[in-house]
Amino acid sequence: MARAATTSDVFNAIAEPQRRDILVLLRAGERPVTELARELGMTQPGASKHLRVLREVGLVRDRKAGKQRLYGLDARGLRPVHEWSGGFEQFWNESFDRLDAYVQDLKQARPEES
Amino acid sequence: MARAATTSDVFNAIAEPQRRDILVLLRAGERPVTELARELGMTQPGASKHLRVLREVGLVRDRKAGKQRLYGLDARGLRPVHEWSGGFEQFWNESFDRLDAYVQDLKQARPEES
DNA sequence: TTGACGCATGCCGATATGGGCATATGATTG
DNA sequence: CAATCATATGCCCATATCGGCATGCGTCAA
Repeated sequence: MARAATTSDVFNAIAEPQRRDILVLLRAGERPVTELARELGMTQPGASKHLRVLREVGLVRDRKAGKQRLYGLDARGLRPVHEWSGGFEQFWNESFDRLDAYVQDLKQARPEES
Repeated sequence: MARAATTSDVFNAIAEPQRRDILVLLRAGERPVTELARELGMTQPGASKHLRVLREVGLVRDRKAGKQRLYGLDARGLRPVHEWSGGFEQFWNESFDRLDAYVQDLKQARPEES
């Protein structure tokens, strides 16, 4: 083995900053590839490749519109991400205190305690 | 160029399934490396490497405890992930017959198809 | 000090990524 | 049909990843 799958996993698809940018941009509405590439400062083949990944994991949909191909957002796949990260919500509010507690314990370092 | 940075980005850190598993496991409390490896069915060096990535992006903290090294969760870094994905919440709740929220906004027309 | 234990690191191999570039494929128009 | 525009693909390169393995380093016990 070498590397885990990438193209079949939403978490991996959004690990790439440019792909996240694409998704954000698509919130404003459908766009043809060329326009996306232009607005994000990437080449057309580059945009197409990222869009392919996003399409394969179901985060975008495309439809033909004459000569063009319009890409649109399908954010449903992001829901698992939101829910997974939400599962840690209680922790990022407590993290400070808990870690502080650890540190306290450490600094005081009482073998008999804890 | 070849590949974007990975070790400096939380999105990339959690793109790896095993690392997500580690984080989930750590919600139950601190653990030494060996135990994590055992519970997740990975080798000790494998666990250490994943933990290193998680540590570098700040998702876990470690503290020495005698011969052992206990890893603990620091979920604060997951908050941006939650917020970013939350920015799409309205999209996965809306009807997806209409690809274009932009159009919806401009002319409050009802979609043609369902 | 020596030995045992716990963990981190280094090295290798296989792989797949992202970017650049050229070109193939598709669709529209004349 | 030919020419043209829009997009997708193929290919190559440089690189970073993950996994396995062996070993280094630090800590504790005897």
